[in-house]
Amino acid sequence: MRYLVNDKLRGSDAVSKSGYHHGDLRRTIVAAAVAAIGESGLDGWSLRELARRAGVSHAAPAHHFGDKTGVLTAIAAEGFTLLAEALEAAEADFLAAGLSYVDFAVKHPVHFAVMFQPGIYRADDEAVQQAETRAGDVLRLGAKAMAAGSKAAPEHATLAAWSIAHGFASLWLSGALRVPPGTEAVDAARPVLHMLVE
Amino acid sequence: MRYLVNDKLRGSDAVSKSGYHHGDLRRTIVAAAVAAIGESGLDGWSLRELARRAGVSHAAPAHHFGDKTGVLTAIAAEGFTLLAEALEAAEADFLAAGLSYVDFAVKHPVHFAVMFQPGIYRADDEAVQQAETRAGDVLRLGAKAMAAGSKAAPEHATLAAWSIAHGFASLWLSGALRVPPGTEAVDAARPVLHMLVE
DNA sequence: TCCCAATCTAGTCGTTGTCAAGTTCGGTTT
DNA sequence: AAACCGAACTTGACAACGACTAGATTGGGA
Repeated sequence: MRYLVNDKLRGSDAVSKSGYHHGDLRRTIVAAAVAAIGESGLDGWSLRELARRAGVSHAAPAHHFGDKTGVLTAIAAEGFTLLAEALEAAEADFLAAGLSYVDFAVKHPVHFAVMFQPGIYRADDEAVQQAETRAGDVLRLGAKAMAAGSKAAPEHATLAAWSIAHGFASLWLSGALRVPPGTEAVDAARPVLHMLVE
Repeated sequence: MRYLVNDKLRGSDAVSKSGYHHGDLRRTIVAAAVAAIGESGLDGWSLRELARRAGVSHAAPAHHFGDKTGVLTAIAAEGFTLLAEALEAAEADFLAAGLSYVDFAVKHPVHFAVMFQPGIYRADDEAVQQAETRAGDVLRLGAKAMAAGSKAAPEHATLAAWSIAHGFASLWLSGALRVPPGTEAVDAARPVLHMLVE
């Protein structure tokens, strides 16, 4: 297996020979897209810019992703997988799961923003659907634990739990909350989530 | 010169008779932008398309808004004003305010999406700031009513109320919720919000 | 009546997404 | 070992876009 980082080999004659195939373009592009979106917002990036960063031609990304939407679809799929993993680690405890949800959103704000932005990616994509239902299953499982201690309907409890965690995370990321500087999102979320479970 | 005027504006408002001066371009552009975003998503529109719809030259919108961000800023300001009005009608009742919040998001999904998307508009715009604090004040007032009946800290109650309403609205709009078809958002939200106040 | 500032047009530049067609390479078959 | 196949990537082209500039037009106030 040949790993070729273009910038490092620049200047050698081997570039023209081995530089044709990047080797790991797909992952490189996704990572670059996440970074670019993090810096400049959801539409502050271009396929050509990603290509430039990766040191490939301007049309190379389209080969792997079809179009711009394809890159966002890949990010969404990655996001739902990461979320599922985070929630699975918290097991069937609402407070822990809720904090994990917030923690995921804060640590992967770009993924989070893409995932819940309807229409900007292909929600019917196979990889997305798979990761999405996986995350959804863990979510429902976690909220069921909370509903057990309550006399409310489980589906209402699930929705309430999901809503409050999702809402807090969204508001936090949007910058709408005015909290003391230096506050960690998870610490700020704890008492808020606690209001739901009593 | 072309003489093209929107039918909507033709009847009621006073519109200039000349083809050169549109007469109400600013409002027309904002409305067209909201419609276009509703159809094709947050970046599925262009200034030139809005200009074409309004029957003016491709650079006319830039005169009123400076750039594309200016249009989004106007939408955000309008959104916060609409939200403030909706919340003010609900007065100091948490459940009613929460339902109004959800109702606003469902009825004005484009405004809602823009408002809480950090970075895509000028959050430091004067009109935005003004409308934003106005909406925020009503919100804090409504949540204070809920906190009165509880023994929790008022700021936690405010955050929890805001989070659960905002989270439900966001999830609903993102299409992530799987509810029976034909369900109204407000009806689905009622039992969920009820879980916070007991 | 005249004049000026707001409004809108016209033209241009650099950039973008996407498409079609060509090139190169690793791996597999023959 | 030689031919070759398909995937990975390049090259070139095109229409559309945002942004900018300079100029044309208009209506309201002096």
